[in-house]
Amino acid sequence: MSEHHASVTDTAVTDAAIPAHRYTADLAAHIELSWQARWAAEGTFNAPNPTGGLAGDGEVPAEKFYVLDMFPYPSGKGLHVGHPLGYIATDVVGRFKRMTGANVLHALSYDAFGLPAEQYAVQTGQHPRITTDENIETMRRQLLRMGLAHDERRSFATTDSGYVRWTQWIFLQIFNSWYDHDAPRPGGGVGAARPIGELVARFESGERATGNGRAWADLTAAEREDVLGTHRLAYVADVPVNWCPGLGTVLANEEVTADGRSERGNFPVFKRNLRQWMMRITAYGDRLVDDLDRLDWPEKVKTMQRNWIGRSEGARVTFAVAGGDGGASVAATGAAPAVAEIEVFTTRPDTLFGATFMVLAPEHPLLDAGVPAEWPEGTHSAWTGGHTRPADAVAAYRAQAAAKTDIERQAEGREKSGVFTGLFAVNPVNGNRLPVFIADYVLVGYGTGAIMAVPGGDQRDHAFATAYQLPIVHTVEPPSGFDGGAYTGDGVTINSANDEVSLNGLDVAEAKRAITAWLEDKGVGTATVTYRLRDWLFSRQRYWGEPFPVVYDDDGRVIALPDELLPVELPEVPDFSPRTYADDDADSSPEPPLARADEWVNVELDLGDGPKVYRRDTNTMPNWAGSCWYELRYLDPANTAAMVDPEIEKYWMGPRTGPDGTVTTGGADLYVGGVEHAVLHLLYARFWHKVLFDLGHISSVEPFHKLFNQGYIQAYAYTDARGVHVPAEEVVEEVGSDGDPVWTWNGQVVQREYGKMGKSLKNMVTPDEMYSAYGADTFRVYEMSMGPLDVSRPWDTRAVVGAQRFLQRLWRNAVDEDTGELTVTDAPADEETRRVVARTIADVRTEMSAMRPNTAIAKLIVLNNHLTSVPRVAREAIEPLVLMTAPVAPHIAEELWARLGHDESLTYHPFPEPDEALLVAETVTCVVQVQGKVRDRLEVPPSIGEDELRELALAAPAVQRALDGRGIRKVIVRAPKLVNIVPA
RNA sequence: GCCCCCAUAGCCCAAUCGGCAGAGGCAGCCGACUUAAAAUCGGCACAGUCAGGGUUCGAGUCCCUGUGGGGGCACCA
Repeated sequence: MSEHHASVTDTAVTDAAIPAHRYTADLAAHIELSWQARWAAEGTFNAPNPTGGLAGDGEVPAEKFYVLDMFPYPSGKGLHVGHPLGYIATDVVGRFKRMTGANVLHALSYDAFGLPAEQYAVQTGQHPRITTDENIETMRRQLLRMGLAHDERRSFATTDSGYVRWTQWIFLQIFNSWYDHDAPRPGGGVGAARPIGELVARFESGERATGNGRAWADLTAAEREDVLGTHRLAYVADVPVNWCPGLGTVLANEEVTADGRSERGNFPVFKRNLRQWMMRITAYGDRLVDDLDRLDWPEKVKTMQRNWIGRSEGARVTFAVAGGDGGASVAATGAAPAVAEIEVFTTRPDTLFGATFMVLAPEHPLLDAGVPAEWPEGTHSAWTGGHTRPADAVAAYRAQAAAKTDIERQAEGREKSGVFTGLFAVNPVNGNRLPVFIADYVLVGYGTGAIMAVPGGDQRDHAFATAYQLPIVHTVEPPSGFDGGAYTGDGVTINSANDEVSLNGLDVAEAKRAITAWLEDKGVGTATVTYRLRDWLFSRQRYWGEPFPVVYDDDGRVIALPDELLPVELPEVPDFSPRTYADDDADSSPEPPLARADEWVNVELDLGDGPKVYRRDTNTMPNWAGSCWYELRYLDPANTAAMVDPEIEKYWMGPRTGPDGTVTTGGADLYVGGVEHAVLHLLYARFWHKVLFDLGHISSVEPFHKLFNQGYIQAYAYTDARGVHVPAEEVVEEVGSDGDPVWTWNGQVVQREYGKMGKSLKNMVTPDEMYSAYGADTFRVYEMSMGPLDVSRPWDTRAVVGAQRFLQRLWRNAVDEDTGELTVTDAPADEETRRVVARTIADVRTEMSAMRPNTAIAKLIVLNNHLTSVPRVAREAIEPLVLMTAPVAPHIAEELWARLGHDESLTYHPFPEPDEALLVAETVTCVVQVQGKVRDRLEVPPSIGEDELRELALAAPAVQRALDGRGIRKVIVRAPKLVNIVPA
């Protein structure tokens, strides 16, 4: 029907008709490239440090602003227009801050270890370093073209050996530390990481017991290291880990989805006991929660971190185990249970009187000691699982639970299963004998792996009690109309008293306090805190990561390498892949690629005992390692003597005292990135930062003071009748006969869907396409004007022209399109223009300060449009406009600024200040309402008094008409803008 | 299942302490320029704020209930 490809000749004609000096994509490109060259040549965005190699000529400005983007991974897939959104936003903020006088630190580096490059290497045999370097180069070029004001001297990659060296150094700092819960902390508080030597000294002196019953002096070196390993903040341990055969590596808990699969690749994950590196992040659980209160972060992210750490306060309570019933002998082996007590953790000690049974996790060690030989008299048939002896029932249930993966345990939903162990525990508050069950709804890794079950107050316990016909006692009075089941809400405590203590009549909080005090007094319980957070699994069976800077001695003892042997570089290997297995091969074991580099693994060193052959660690650090401290390296990227000079860290990130006397945590002033890093990266980086703080290397308590999550740019995609994606840019939108939009591609109707932008959906738009069609400034203005930074929204290439028109109009307000001559006059602007300028300056300052570039741009457009209507644009009007446009569209602003006769870059020119006198309007429109409805408007002076305004309003004819003779009950006056008259 | 966020014009989005629903952009329509079209320029129109209830002199804004969309957590004792 219509011709789609008739535009080639049209374009030629169009080109010929365009004035020679119009702000087109070609002119924009010319301007942009020349300014980028000049910025680079002059080092315009180099931010001086207070000292060291990057120091400037004089004193550093007192006001500083450290703006930070989340570390990009240099993907080989190429950027689409969604990727730079955050980078443009930080650039705009940074440029604005420079113009308000701050020393702005802004740079970009690359998180370059990781799987994509390694997987590419596995497929092609090309070394991941080559792939990585190429990708970085491509990405750097694409981003530079956007005109980002980065200090290029501060750019690095985590794979640089100069960076790896300090990553390994920090690892050793953590390895060589322990958490002393009694150590005073700089800046207040108790509990800090301390050098492991202080702990060794306490063991040596006998001040502290080794924990294994033997004196320090009697231990071998390997035994000593075993003891220290239980205290080190980085340690090797046999731990149940998430083994992913499909990836050939273990994963951190955080990298496993709720349904037990790998977050990346979606392979099944199995629990296995393996010897791995761990980070004792749990030692920092409290501080990681508490310090959130001092951070300027989105509440949502704080909540996610709080949930992840999962601090719950409650009590540990000890229950005595009563053994079998009626003289039944204990255990098939005849041995008495090694553990004659069960310790539980509960957040609801107030419900102790409602405990009617106990549940142990299937893996609970008490069961290893044996169970009664026979079922006690009166054992309910449903409790036995059909077995004739408790030992059989327990063994069968344990085997069944062990065979299940996490997926399967959860796939069975809420169906509670378990068996009786034949054991009874004694409730310390009332002496009741409670049958002890094992059930897989109790997890071995949380709390003590054992619970007291209160079916009256816990839904899970209630479900179990119902299934196994166990008694249910309510200890909190449920509200009237309660439909049975477990009542978990607040209320008055009932059924809870013994000879010494009564909780009856107390509310839940009071009851908790009362019973905890009683338990502590009797020595059967203590108030305690537990965390959902586990220690962080820190080794991966991968090639492309930082090697561990340690070696192992013959006796298996781990030895930290001395500083001068850092960095430990990766060896060349013939094959980059770990051994992978069938997805579901749970019995397989990790075999990292480094294990095959024999010459590297077995290394002769003199570590003080003469030359000896040691064995290197064949694991590598996880991808998170490099991103745990990069914010510190930007400050002092070339330092070879320290990871960062303390004086430099103090200047850029140190705590500041606010006007109200509160001291901040310090950290980067603004950190922008996606919310997907809310838990993992942000928690790990905070942990490392705090360790470094404790050890005195840095002055800031937190790495990121203000966090901002930008939204995502998404896009429409279209599928044809077969469900195949068609090129989105070729889809035509029309309004159908029913008024709803209809989308067609090559004449056939297609369906629209909304989501990510990407090659596979055929809806990808790249920055390069935007540069060539519109120029970088237009692209930047469009991205910033689409909406608030924290909201996700659809990309619409057709709408980009609006941003281009704004810049074209700005250009035309200063430059003649035909001659290229400056058209600006030095004569004063008219009164109205001066008022619009002043108003715009005030508004733009407000919007920019609040990180709302979208509304700031709207104000700039208003001023710009106003200037198109005046006969001759005045310098005093266009100059502020150009300066204010500079943060979002820096190239065109620089060009116009230069054409206006300025030699210096406007980068450090002060942002315009409004003339306060012009901000006061001569008259204000006062709205006169009758019963909330607008009936009239009055032009009044802004200074008008309430009484005068009331009289004026009441006298207004429209008001009299609306009142229609009714009396007046009340008049609300909000001078000078509003009067509301309430009739009787 | 529990918790959090969002919903304003055909579309993207503004609206300060509760005070005239509209700043800006896209698309649309009319006009100017043009042989014509595109581009450009000038102008115009368009919703009563997801639904229902409440508080108030006055609600997009505060409260409650529901609908739709997005996100987090999910046997965590």
